[in-house]
Amino acid sequence: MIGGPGACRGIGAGDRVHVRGWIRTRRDSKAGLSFIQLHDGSCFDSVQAVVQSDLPNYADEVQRLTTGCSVEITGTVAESQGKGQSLEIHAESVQVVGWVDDPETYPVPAKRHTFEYLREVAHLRPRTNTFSAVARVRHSLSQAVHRWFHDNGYFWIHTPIITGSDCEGAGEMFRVSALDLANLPRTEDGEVDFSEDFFGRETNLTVSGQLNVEAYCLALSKVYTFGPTFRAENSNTSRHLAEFWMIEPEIAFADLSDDADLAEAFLKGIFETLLAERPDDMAFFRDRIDKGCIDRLEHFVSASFERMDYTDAIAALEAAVASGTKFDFPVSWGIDLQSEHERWLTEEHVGRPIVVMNYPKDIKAFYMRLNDDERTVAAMDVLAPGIGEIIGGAQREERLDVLDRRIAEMDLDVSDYWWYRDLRRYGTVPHAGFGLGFERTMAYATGMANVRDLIPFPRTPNTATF
RNA sequence: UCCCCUGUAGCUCAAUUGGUAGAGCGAGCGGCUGUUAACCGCUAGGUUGCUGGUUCGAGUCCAGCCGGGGGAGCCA
Repeated sequence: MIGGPGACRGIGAGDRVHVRGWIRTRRDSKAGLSFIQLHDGSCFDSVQAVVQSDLPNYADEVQRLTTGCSVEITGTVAESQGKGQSLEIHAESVQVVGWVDDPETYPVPAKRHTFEYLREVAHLRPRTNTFSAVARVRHSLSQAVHRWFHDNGYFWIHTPIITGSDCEGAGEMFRVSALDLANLPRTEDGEVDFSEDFFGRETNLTVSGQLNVEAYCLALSKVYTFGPTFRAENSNTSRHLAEFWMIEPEIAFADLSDDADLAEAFLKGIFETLLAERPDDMAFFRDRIDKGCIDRLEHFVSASFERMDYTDAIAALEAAVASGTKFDFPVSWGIDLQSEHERWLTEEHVGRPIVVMNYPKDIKAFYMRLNDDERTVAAMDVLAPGIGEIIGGAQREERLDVLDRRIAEMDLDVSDYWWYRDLRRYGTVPHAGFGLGFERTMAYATGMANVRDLIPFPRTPNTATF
């Protein structure tokens, strides 16, 4: 049975098995037997072992087993007399591998816990059925990401984790330094002298692999990155982490419409795989976390995305205001959409994911391609009910003169972007890509409400215990 | 960073207007002829986050600090 998904397939009554795992519960019958519920994480279900009192260590050890103890059990598979499982193991030996040293204070006994509490015992929460299901879904979805890209001709590019600071556009960054903080080298005008630092310059943890992956896109045509990303923003919400995983594909000879097509095909592909590969875990999320999660995904893979121009989205919002919908923030062309606006569009207005395209240039990044109207850029956001923005993407500005103009307009230093500009000087082509937050995608798939419960060891402001 | 909520047994929560801190689960012990997060009985378990204040009296009211959560902004 041990050995991964499907390992218990083909096992039937009469087979001898050897199982190893952790006790979830023990139930005694003084008729002279105990029932042990054992899980090893290989799938959602645990297995029941029936232990007779004539085992030599029954009184001394078996009856002292509590939730969390690790054991090895050898026995024979048999049809179960009880309800709740078709097969069970009749134990011939139960060997205790590790005791729980104080059952009274074992942090995760077999009972309901709040997710907030379990975050404080993040090293033990994978033993609960919720967090082992999250871990398996995370694995399957990760594998599905790589498989989908591979099957569609994309190459996985490992973009750097440590980046030169001045090539990034977005967000607060975590500094990477080997300098002695108690004895910082200074320049003549008193600034920290980073030329003395390990890399001879300021460096930070990456906030996006996009600029780097564009370079590989303009050589390999279809590429993506999938790795950790870091933002030192003091964001305290259920949708933000200081360390999260991001998927960033980039396609050459492509425009914004191709980009939206890619986002749609990709999301449908990985959700189809998830539904096919993790039915047991998804059934758990449906039954215990979010009734609609499976229906939502099934609908998602069969329906087309709603696509809407920013300008039309604003018109729809203005019409809603005119007919009585109340928003805290006023709506007019040129604003960045607020969370409440995005939520209304995806939850109320269309009731499913929506791609909003062609935003005003003044609220978007310098690298996004300027549209012919000179007022908007070829940017898109994919909004999903319940979590808001899960994808932000754009067609990139491939024209060097326009790119330079945009860099100047935004008061950026053109010399910082010398290699990025080279990509426009040497065989430039239209290209596009997007960033997809992996934990937000998981939140959408499982119905789990907080991204802190979708990554094994979440990093948030003031929290990096594990 | 701002706004709101919150902190009581290992965990989840009660505690009337400010008047003797309680229950369920978990744990220990006992009972129960195959149980399903079993069931029945008994027992143990508390500096009510911390510091100060008001009061005859504070879990309850006030102030500050610390922790947790939700929302906003930023974004993915």
